[in-house]
Order: sequence, then structure tokens, then C-alpha cells
Amino acid sequence: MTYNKNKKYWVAVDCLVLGYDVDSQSINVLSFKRRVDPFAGQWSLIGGFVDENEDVGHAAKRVLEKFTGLNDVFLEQISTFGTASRDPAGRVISILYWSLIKLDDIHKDIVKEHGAEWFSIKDLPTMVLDHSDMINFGLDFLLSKAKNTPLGFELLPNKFTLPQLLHFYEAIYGVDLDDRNFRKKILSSELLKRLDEKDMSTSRKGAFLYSFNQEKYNELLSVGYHLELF
Amino acid sequence: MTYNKNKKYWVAVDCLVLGYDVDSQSINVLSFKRRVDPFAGQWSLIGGFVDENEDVGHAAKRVLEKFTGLNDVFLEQISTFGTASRDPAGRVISILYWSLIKLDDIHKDIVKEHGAEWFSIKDLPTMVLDHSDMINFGLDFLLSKAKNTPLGFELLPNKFTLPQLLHFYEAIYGVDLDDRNFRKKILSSELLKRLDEKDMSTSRKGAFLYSFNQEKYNELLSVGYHLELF
DNA sequence: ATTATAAACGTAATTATAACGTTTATTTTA
DNA sequence: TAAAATAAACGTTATAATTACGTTTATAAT
Repeated sequence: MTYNKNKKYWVAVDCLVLGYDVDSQSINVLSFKRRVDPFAGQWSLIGGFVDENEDVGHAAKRVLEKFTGLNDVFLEQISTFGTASRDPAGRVISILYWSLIKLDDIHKDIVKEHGAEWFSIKDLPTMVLDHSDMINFGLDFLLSKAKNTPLGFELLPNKFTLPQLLHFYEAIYGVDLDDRNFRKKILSSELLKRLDEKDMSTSRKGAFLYSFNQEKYNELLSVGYHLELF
Repeated sequence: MTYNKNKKYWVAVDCLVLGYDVDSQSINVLSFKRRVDPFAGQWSLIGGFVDENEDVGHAAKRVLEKFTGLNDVFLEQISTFGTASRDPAGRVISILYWSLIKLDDIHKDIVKEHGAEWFSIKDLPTMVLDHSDMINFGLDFLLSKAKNTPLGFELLPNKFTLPQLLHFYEAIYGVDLDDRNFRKKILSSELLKRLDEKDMSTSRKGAFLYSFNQEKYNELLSVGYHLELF
């Protein structure tokens, strides 16, 4: 065979699952206890090897569903880690994906059933192999991409309040935003739809719930619109 | 060995080399005639297999230098292509890098020596395997990233004129920009340094040459600056 | 000296942003 | 049941940025 003089390596996918907790206003990373040796028992991202005749994107979906029960959620390839020494047990090239999920109760339950644990990014455990590098890469990527894409809406509940949205940006960028100006800017884009429903959990007055209008956003994109959220 | 039940695959790097021709105002892709079977003789991006004990980033550098003679140029990983059927000759996962280069005379000569050919993106040949997908991915990536990063300066000569910079953005986004407003916006950022030197090649008056101030940009970045070029 | 012309500069109207103060809707409690 | 408390929502004004234009300038060729 033509390529035979070249070496072959194991190819894995790892998936950085990020969630945002509206109450504590923190970004959380989903971690599992690694099951395979070496380093079984250490904290790890979810991952697995790419099967024969399996597209790498399919492997990522399969791994995500296997460990979390989640499918039909945001899942995207972000980078490939392939230093020669990244895994002392053998040459493994790992393709990193990320999944941004809405931390509502359903997801919390599903994840608990599968034996996972959420860690705030302010309080991460020591991770196996280069998984800390993967997390750092993903968080940098989040910060740079959330400025001009509607990534934040993948992490917030489908129905969210303007104060929640504001606090999300304040949390990830570590700044204080003026609520009056934020409100004006975000509403002027007309990408949010105000619902006839209020969240009464954090104030006496209650805060109107909004949903993100993905169709409108796609429409605007197709005519050259450039979003600027922060 | 722990991982032994899993299959191994060939892992390659491919490199999308992009150049911008100031005169024809077109983005060009560097192509080579593929040397290995199957499909030897078809147009291809430059690429090669990852060596044993070699970091994948190193493989990309090695491949770029081998085919173009270029080193110390912009080189970045952008995506990994890993559908099971992408290469009929075997399971190969390919990590795509891109290199943005300045099409000055030195580069033109070096590249010619190595038997490459430049194609305008408006007139690309049929490419081998999924290399057309790779090109499309890279071009989309360029458009989305050039809006808020100084990527354009990797593609322009070290010394460029404001009309050249203007035409670059007009070319890649396919729009007409107002030169007076463009000038004002770009100069207000103070990221360009005007040199005491003019390019006399396109007008009697001559156009001042500018250079991009990378240090100033890094400095601004570190205090939360967000560039918005288009 | 005059002409041609790309490059550079200027201005006024409009729009967006920043930095503030005020009002409202609701629950709790006095 | 009126008053207090307070997050949420709304409003205003000054400043800065953007847009849409017109005008001047530096140089080589005639």
C-alpha cells in the first residue's frame, strides 16, 4: 500500500462540556473520573477513540451521548492536540470538541445519572494528560468568540432575563456593565423576543423572559450583518 | 498495552498557503502536483505524514519548509478533517494548517524553485481528495477572522499603502468602501506607522507607505482592546 | 506652464455610546 | 391596608463615532 512506510497512531476525540450556572454566575466544566489505565481515577474530559469507518465528528457525538446522555446540543470541533509526548502510554492524537449546554434541571439530572461532576472554572481539579491545556484553550476560545457571535445563548436557558444575560457577560469578561446601556444595545439589535412571562425568582417586580431569535440572526448574517455584543 | 484494542490511523498535516496579490487584488492559493499515488499528478495542497516522535505543529512547519522553502512565517492550525471516506487509499486523518504569506518577490522566487503554482481563488483547479473543502474552510475562516484581527497584515507586504489596505478589504469582502472614512477609522486606531517613503508605482503623487505596529497592538490587546476593522 | 489623476484632507448631519438620574411593579412588613 | 424595600425598567443629555459627501495636493507627463 502506498502509505505503508508511514507510522499509524491512535486518534481520539475529547469533548470539553461547558455549562453556565445562572445563579452562581460561573462557567462550569464537566469532568469524569478516567476509567482506563494509565491514570485511571484521575479527573478527565470525556473522550474516546475514533472507531474504524467512523467520521471523527460522529465519534465526538457518540462520546458526548455515551457520557452525558445528551444529543442535539451544540457541538463543534475546536482544535487538535498532537504533541508527541502528550500521552505517556502511547502516541495519541486527540481532536478536541466543545459542547455548550444549557444547565437546566433536565441536563443536571441526566449528567448525574452518568456519574459526572461539574467544576467551576475558578476551582478546577488537576486534570489528566493535557486536559488542563484543553480547558484553557476552550475558555480562551469562548472569550474571543462570544464577543461577536451569539454563543452566550447556547449557555443560557432558552428563556432568560436581561439581567441574566448582562450577568453572563459580566462574569465571563470580569467587568461591570451599565445595565441601562446594555439593555439599549442588546434590544436595538431586535434579536431578542420578549415573552409575556416573567421570572419572579430574584425580585418582587419580576424580570421579563426573552428568547433569542435564531432565524432573524441567520437572516441578518446572510445580508452581511456583523454582531458586536461586547 | 492499554489502548491496544483500538485501531490506529495515518495522521497527516496539510497546509493551505494563502497569498494576496496587491496588483490583481486577488487571494491566491498555493498548489502542487501531488507526487504520491493514488491520484499522483492531481492538484493538491502541500502535506505530509506526521513522523514518529514529532509534534503535529512541527510536522506542519517541516512540510511548509520542504515545499516552499519558507520558515518563520505565519502558520496556524485551523481544523482537522477526519471523515472515514476522505481518502480511498486508507484511513488518514488530516490536520489542516494555514500559512498566510507576503507575496513579495523573494517568496515568489522561492516558491517557483520548488515547483508550486499559485491559483486565484476565483479560478481554482479541481483539487485532490477533500482539499477543495479545506480551501473553502480556510477562506471562510479568513473572512470571519479578518474582521476583528490584524490578519490582513500577514498577507500584505511589510510596507503597504492605505489604498492597498483598502483594496484588500474591498477584495475579500466584495464591497466598496469609502476611502475617506476608511482612512479616518484605520488611522484613528494608531496601529499604523507612516513611513517617510512613498510607493510611486500607481500614481504621480505617490502613496505613503505604512507599517503595522504589532507591539502597540499587543499592548492594546492586553488592556482589553477589541479591534474592529470592517 | 498646463494637464491629468491618485492620494490626501475636510466638514456637516446622523447615529451610537457613555454616564448618569428616575419611575415602576411587586412582595414584605409594620 | 398603607408604607417600605428593591430589582427591574425606562429616560436624558453630552460626547464620540460613523456616514456621506466635497475639496485640495503632489507629482509625472505633456
